Amino acid sequence: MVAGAAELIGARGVGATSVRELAKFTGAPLGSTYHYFPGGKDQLVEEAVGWVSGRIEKLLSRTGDQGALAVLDAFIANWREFLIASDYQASCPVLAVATEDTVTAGPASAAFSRWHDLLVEVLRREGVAPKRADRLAWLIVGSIEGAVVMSRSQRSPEPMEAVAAELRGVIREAVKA
Amino acid sequence: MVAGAAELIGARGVGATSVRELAKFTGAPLGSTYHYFPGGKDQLVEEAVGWVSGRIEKLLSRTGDQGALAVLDAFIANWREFLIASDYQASCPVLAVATEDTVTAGPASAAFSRWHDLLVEVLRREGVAPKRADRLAWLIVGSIEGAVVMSRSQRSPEPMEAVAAELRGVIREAVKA
DNA sequence: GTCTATACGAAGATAGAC
DNA sequence: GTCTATCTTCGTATAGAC
Repeated sequence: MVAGAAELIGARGVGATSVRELAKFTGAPLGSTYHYFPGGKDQLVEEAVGWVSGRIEKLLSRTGDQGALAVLDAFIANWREFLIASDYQASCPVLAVATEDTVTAGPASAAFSRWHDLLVEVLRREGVAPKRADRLAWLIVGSIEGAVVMSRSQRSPEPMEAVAAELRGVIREAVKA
Repeated sequence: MVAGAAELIGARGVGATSVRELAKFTGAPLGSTYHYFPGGKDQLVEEAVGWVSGRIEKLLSRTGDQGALAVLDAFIANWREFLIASDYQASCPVLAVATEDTVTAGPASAAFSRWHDLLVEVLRREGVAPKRADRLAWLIVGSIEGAVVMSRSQRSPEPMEAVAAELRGVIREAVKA
């Protein structure tokens, strides 16, 4: 159900995702939703953000040993698949929450921060200077999130792949320097 | 009123911005809104996107002669001011529409595309190779949009400035190459 | 042309039958 | 514990008095 919430929120945004629809979407009755999620919609949104964030963090620690380029490739491949499989309906639920909501913005903010910090670690392990790693990590997180929206909006993998190509260049240069 | 719509949509998203609130926000009665915007909320959203897009395009053509770095600086300065002045409530309405809505996604998609094309022109005038200019333009548009969300989310100009610093490096390198 | 009052549906949430 | 029926509030949109 949390996964369903993440999917719907990513695709249509928080405001456009009603608890009713979500219940129908996941096959659960409306009442049960409030039994399992007494906090209502806010709790559901929060758990969806946490769930996605956890998955991203797993991906980061799984590929982190192989360096920042491997992380980037894993992200891009993942998003490419998601976007195409959903016919360009999917998007990042964390970004959606961060853009829309103000109540549950805390967890979204924390998620971005965690992703950034994990990326900084990866970059520093590859010898990138601390200050540079900090800046580069924000570029990577920010531009991938932005690129997902661009690609979804253009209904084409091209923007995302363009961003990936440029990021690869920057990462290679930063690691070498 | 269109400006107010853009502001509210940027801050709270499309779904969370009701026509009622917007009328109150701009001081207009609810009925008048439907007199001037017979298309209702959809028309309002669409015009807000068009209005913002026009402003961005103006900024692009005004600073474009001075090169991509000047464009970047203008954007960052603009967003910095907006974010701080709004106590990190502001965000890009076009991104909000592109993330949330499906009906009015067309104009948002067109806006991104136009910004990209204008940036490609600027880059090519500075001698950047066509293919590279295309990719780099997507990186710039995507990462600035992403960076605005990151900075808003972190309630700090830092992510945006980090992205700007990295972009400056990439642009300088691309122009030189 | 401007605005108030209202229609109608859908939202979040809950009470209470099973 | 599960689910249906319902309460209240707020959404978009409009009708019709000025």
